[in-house]
Amino acid sequence: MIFQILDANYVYDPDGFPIVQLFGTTPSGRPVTVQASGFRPYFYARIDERRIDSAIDGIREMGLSAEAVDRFRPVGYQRRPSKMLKVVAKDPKSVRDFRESVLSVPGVLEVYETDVLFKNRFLIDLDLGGMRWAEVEAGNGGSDLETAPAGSATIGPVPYTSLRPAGAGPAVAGGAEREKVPGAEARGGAKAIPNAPLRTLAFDIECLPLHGAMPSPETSPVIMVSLAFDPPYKGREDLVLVGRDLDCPRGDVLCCGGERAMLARFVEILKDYDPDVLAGYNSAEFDFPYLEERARRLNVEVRVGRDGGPWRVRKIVNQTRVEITGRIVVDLLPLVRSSFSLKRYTLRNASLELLGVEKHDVDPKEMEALWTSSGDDFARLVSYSRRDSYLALHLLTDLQLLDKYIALAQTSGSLLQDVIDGGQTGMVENFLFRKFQERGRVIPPKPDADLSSARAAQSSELKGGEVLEPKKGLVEDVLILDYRSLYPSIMMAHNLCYSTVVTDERPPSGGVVKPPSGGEFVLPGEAPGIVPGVLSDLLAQRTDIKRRMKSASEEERSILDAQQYALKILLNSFYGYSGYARARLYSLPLANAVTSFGRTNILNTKRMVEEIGSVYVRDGKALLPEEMASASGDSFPAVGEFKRFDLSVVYGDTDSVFIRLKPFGGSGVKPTLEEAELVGGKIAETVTSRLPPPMELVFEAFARRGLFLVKKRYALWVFEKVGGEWRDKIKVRGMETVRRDWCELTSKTLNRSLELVLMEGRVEEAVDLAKSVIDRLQRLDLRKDPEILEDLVLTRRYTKSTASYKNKQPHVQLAEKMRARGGPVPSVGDRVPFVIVRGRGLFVDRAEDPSYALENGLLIDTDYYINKQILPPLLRLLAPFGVSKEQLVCCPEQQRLFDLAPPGAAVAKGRAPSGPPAEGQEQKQKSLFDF
DNA sequence: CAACACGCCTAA
DNA sequence: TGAGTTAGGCGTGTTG
Repeated sequence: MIFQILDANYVYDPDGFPIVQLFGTTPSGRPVTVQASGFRPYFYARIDERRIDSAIDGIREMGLSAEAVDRFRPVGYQRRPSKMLKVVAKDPKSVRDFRESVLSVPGVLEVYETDVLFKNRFLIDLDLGGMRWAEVEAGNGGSDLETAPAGSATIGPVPYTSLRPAGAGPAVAGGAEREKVPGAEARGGAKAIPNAPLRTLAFDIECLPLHGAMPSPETSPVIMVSLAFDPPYKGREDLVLVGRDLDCPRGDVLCCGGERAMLARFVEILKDYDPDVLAGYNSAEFDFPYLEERARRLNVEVRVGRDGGPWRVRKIVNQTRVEITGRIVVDLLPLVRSSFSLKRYTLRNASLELLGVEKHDVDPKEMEALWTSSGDDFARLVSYSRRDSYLALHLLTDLQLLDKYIALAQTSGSLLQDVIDGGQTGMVENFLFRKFQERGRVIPPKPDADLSSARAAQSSELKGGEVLEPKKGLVEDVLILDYRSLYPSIMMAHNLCYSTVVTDERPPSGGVVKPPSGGEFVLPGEAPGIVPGVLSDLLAQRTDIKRRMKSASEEERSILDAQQYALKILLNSFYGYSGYARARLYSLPLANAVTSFGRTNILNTKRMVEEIGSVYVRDGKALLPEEMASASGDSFPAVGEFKRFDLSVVYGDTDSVFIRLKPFGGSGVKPTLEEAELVGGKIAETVTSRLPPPMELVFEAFARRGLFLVKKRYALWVFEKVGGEWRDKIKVRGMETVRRDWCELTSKTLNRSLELVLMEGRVEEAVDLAKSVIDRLQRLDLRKDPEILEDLVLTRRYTKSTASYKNKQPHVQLAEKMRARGGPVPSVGDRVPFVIVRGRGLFVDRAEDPSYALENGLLIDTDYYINKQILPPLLRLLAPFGVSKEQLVCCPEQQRLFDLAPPGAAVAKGRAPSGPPAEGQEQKQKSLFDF
């Protein structure tokens, strides 16, 4: 029988030995639990070779078994393995304690792999992994499972040796000996098995706020639970559970009489529907903790796990984690946060931006009245509640948010829940555990707090990428080239790895690579690195998947796309991991070697391009100067038979170069798109041929015009070939249009101006646009023009508790104001929207809640918006064309005076003259004389 | 007024 | 946020 692994844990047999439970799904989507016995927890101890016997005796006296093995230490090139003991325990929970006692045994030098969760140890050692397929030889009940009556089935306990990997997803990692034949077919011809269908339940709760305040689980009941199902549950796509008695006219509204009965019903439906995935929006921070507390108070059992256990809500520092054995718990809020750059992450805004669906809303103050009402009013409350679980479900399914996490789980071997909740570290480590094991290398435990902070202090010595100074201003005809997976390809090209870095042993031949950062790495002939090998596997798989995507159906393509994305993420994670202070495998020499090669490479690339100097295009072919010369012999072709473009690098960042093509001579003709592509391809090919494989420079796009402001800030009118056709668009990097701490009015105005300047070359129209926007602001009257408020909203992330801020920040000041008013307060991690209102004092003190400002008739500080939001970005764009501030702010005399006055001047007029003017004002006053 | 620290967000 | 990395611009407010 085969099944796809969803989750894992362990229980104990009557003798106190662990039994691993794998929770999975059969190909048809039926849940199954497989129990495996006989697998034991273990770890490694490196020992002084002269004291092996006494050390073994000492360890055996603790009731552990110990066996001498040869293993390589984690970091550093070693010619021979070290003597180690594999120490086997009975109870996984005892390993932590035995680690200390074993360390105190004379002769024991160091311990390894002492903190590997037992479920992970099991999966790693059996070459199984999250969302991968496994096969179990099940004597009874296994083969006829698919035809057995409904409900889940349990198999076993079977000996753990009767479990093995089944099939091979294209992204499932292969072993070391398959490097010769890259791609999916390489895995012993194993066929990829499509993912089993997942049953998904999304839910949302409504609580009764007291007089419009935030509900608290100590006092406010849960009044509704809405549920959305995919696939439908008993023919229904959604249900709303109601915690009061009412004649419920509709079948999809279940009136439960009271809160307790409603919660019990929720638990019943959960068990009955038996979802693989349980989702909500902000459910980890709100719904689950709330339900947990209400259930505790009302004495409702929440045993919804596939092992019969309860859900577990664990508060971690600033975060809550929810676990249900055998199921995947998904809080969509952090997923949406990490996948999309939005100004706000409320369910309302996320649904609008990502699904294009409006959310129904009920004013918290109205809730109580609606709750006790009936008829249409009550129906409104029900439909509001229903909508929220619907939106959560559709964010998950329509955006296929889970697909890439599934692919990441399959590729890395981590359980899906760990991929969703954790970061790159867990995946990289899970992956490395497997690869190091194949090569007989052990992995250290996680560094303790002291070691981590020592490393963190040290890691300021890690230098990053090189950014070239841009040639500022407008440039025409720019080629964009970049290196494909630069850091991974550097690691492969130079055999950079934990296992190749020279620490204390040197290779017999003495052959080493010396990176610009110093240090030495042995050549692949001596010892091919583990990480370079892994990267090479992953790269080959990605190339293969991208090839297969071209001929795949729509449905297949989205799965393949998730897989190639997962491979890309993983490929790029190894470098970051090596420089991460809390990594098990931290190596500053390794991380520094990678970036130092990167820096010299981009500088080299610039030099190479400029040494090439120019490229010719003749008869539909691009030629280097020497090719042109040799092709034409003594008689250089006549002008008109070829085009020549002179090359200069105008910008570059880490792995990219921007090359200007200057048509040769006064009568030089601009390149066509096709010619630009030819030239770009020629340069890429030429540079690549001079670099060690698999380093590869590729032609990415061509820009007819570009505007480079400063490092990391530029805009281009790019042309890209999509399926044989040229598509053009404006590509903006780093400028205010892509920054969320600027208002929409700025983004819109700047965006349109960029289009006018870059696509149409119409600077005057951009000037007119800016003038009209400024004029509109000067005449601003919120009562007549309330829609503009939305465009004036700035947002900033409230990153830490107020007390930890050393300086005042507008959004933090606002959060405090809101707290004092007793309304809803932004919490740490939220993006806080605000507008700047007119008044006395510092900018940071004049941030206001947009709706509060509107309701209370506060005046917008138009001077701030003109002088700080519109003018600076627009002038940065237009100044290179000789546009000055005065040209943008030209208006009736009266308003001009007003404009040039400092922010708050209107108030200053009415202020007591005795007060000393603020510093900023004094400066502005002085600058008035300049005009 | 220049130099600086802080905070935020983005590029890669 | 129980954590992939560094480079870099810019606004705000303070300091010398």
